[in-house]
Amino acid sequence: MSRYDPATIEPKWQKAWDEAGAFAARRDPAKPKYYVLEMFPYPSGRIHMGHVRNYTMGDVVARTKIAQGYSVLHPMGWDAFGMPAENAAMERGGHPKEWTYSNIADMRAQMKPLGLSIDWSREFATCDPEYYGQQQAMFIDMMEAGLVYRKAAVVNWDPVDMTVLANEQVIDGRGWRSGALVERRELTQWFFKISDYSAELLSALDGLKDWPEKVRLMQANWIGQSRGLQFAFATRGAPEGFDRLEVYTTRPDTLMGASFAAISPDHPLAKHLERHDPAIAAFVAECRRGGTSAEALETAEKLGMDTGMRVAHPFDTDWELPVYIANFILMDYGTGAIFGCPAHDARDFEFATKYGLPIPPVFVAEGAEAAPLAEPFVPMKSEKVRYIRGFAGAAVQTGEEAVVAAIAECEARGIGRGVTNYRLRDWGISRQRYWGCPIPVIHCATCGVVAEAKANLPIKLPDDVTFDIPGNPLDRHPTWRDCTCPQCGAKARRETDTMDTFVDSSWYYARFTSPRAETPTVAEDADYWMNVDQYIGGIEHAILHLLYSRFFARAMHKTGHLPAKAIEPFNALFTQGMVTHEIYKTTDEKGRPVYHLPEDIIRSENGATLQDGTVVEVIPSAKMSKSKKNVVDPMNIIAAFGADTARWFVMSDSPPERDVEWTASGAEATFKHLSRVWSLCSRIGEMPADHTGTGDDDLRRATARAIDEVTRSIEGFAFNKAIAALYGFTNTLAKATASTPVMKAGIRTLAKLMSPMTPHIAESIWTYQGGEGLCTQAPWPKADPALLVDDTVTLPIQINGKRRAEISVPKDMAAAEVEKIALANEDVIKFLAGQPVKKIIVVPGRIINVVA
RNA sequence: GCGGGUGUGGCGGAAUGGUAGACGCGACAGACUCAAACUCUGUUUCCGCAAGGAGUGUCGGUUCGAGUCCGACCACCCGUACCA
Repeated sequence: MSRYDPATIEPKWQKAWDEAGAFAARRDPAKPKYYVLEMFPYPSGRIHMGHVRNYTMGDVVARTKIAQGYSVLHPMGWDAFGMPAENAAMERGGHPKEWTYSNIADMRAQMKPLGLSIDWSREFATCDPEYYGQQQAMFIDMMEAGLVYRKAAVVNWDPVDMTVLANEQVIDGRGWRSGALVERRELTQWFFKISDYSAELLSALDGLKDWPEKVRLMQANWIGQSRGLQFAFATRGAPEGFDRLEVYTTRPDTLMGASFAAISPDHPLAKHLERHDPAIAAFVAECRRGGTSAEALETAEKLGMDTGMRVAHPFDTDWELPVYIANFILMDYGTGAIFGCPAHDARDFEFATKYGLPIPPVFVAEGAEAAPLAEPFVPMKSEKVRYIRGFAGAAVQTGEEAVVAAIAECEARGIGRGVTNYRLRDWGISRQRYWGCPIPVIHCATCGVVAEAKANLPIKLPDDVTFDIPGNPLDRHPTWRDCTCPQCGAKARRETDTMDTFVDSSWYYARFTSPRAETPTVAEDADYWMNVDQYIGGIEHAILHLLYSRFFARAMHKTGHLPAKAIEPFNALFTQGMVTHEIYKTTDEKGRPVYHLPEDIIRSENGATLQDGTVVEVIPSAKMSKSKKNVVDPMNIIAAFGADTARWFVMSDSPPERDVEWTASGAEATFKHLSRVWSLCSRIGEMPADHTGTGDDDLRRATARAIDEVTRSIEGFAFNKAIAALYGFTNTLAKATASTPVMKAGIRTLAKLMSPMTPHIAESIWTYQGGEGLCTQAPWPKADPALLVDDTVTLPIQINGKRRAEISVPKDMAAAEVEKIALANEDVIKFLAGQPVKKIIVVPGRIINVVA
């Protein structure tokens, strides 16, 4: 066996797997199925170490499951629609389609050398008409099922680029690309009724046992369930049609502390007043200026304007409260109107103080006396307080109890009703963009908004578009918009909005089960392969992508595209950490930071310097980014050390859910280790077949222990521990002097156990050691349970909790016998120094503790 | 502010309530070499010549026994934010 040369063996084995069809997913009723999926990539054109880590994790799972006899589905595709392709077209010319498909080709070419166990025959991109056409078909089904609607919504509008911007594209109130002042504009947009499922998406989280607790919590917070009271104030001096003002509160127990009512600037009442009162119009316009982003809202001062209207307190019609329009009231939560209780709400307190409104306390801390408040008193709802202006339940009770009592009391008095509200809003999917899935809808002068006929799908994006002028190319295309109404046959116009790219990624997992079908899914395939048994991806998708996918699976079930069991499409979720790297920084003469590439740095005991000796500041463990120059290109690593080294290293150093720091020394060490395994294989291969040695049983035991540890670690997603166990076993094997058959069995087992992480070298070793067929297709080894238990055990002896000695005894020796031996031990006698033994604890097979 | 998480050698990290520091990196010593690199062998938590002592962010508690369980605090990280 020659030198370890990954450049030779890796392509060879990849070809062999290909020819054997080793990773083609087949429906096999005789086998249990296993569907492992990593979040598919955006085709940026280059893979990075994060991809390597993500896909290696999935690959380890897939390869292990293949070996364990499962029929495995492990597909790959491309999340190919979206802004970067259009940006590239605007900046460099060309067409988004060409840019995207050429990036896909580049990235596929970079991924294949990793030797992943992917069924490439199922590959697709979301920008393939065959894919988005099926998405359009489902959109039409969802329209019919009442899950899609249109409404006017406020958006960030860039008047120069003539496009809608996401919140994160608005920087300091200006468009990120154009720099133009962003306007809040109302556009009619398409929405999915995800809010129909708020309660279910929340309660079903409890069933997702194999999801990280953190993700479930983030989703629960995002859905944001609250229980409160909705009731109507009677208004005084209000315009016609506004004789009632509906408000929502989660603290109805503070109703006696109300000092004002406030409505959102977008409330229908505010819009009405705006039309008749220039001062109010000016104020409302002021509120609408500025971005809708979180930062903009956070720093904004609380502003209000008295409308002059009054509302009557529901308990006392003589008690009137002023009605303000206030900039901090959100229209799309609750009713867009509130009552303010400044004593017990920080926002209301700030507002009341500013506008000189009364601040009557409703409750005080248990044992405290009522006193004027210098700051709002907002205890935890679970805390007991004494009500001084309560109206329901006991005087001393928790906020929670008081809220329940107050809702019951109000309902009994006929004032409002208990209501469960959700923070989750409907999913706005309209994008005024070219490079997305066209919304398959037609605007007809007679019939209104109608769905396109399914026979006309896919509605393909036109190729003859340019990006040299702002706005949506679909809007200004000379003919694309022209069509006929599917209902009346009259001339009509196409919808020019395209779908949010989150729609594309909300069902790709289902499409992988029958990627070439003429319908979105095929029942037998979906039934066999769904659900995804293990989903792997970044924590950044904890909320939106995963929530949308959960909703979409339900919508697909409702419209007959997925079985009921698939409404929660991901049985288990794993969120992996990032790959990080040190940053090397110096500063120029003006004090600006200058970053340096890792290959330009010389490390020594005293730190890091450049070639010319300039001292470099080392910033540890930062996310890889081009601007910080701390990116390690997987292609360079593969060229230098091979894919197996890259794969092994990203799995070895940290638990997979945590960030892993890429280090050059670690990568080199991995390569050295694999080379050592290679030469160990050579050495064992050259042993004479009849060589007898010593320690056969010990090596058999070590082999069994390695199987056990590696298997359990992989199944528990503790890949770093699996690798630690493999290091340990390699060292044992290298030092062993057992007879040839046991050594050979050892190295073959090592190859099989390494194969999920380092499949190429594993194949070479397997073949060289006479393994049957491909290592990849060989069954996973099983540890003989008898070999996992030792006949004798070493027991540490503690005296008063401190370890003082150890003894070796037969595994199943009686406790009384062990006690005797322990007390006779000379170290024990020495440390006891004659003290009487009060108690002795023997934990069989574990430890002995002598209490003196 | 609110919610969640994490704190273990020089570093990444192991430890069903039972020998703290597995495994890897780095460092040190030795072998090989004219020499260096590679490779191999060994050492490596800290203090101490040793015997021994201390030790898992801090302080307290439960326990025969705590990195692990409980309480308080400190630090850092992540998410989220006018949601009435």
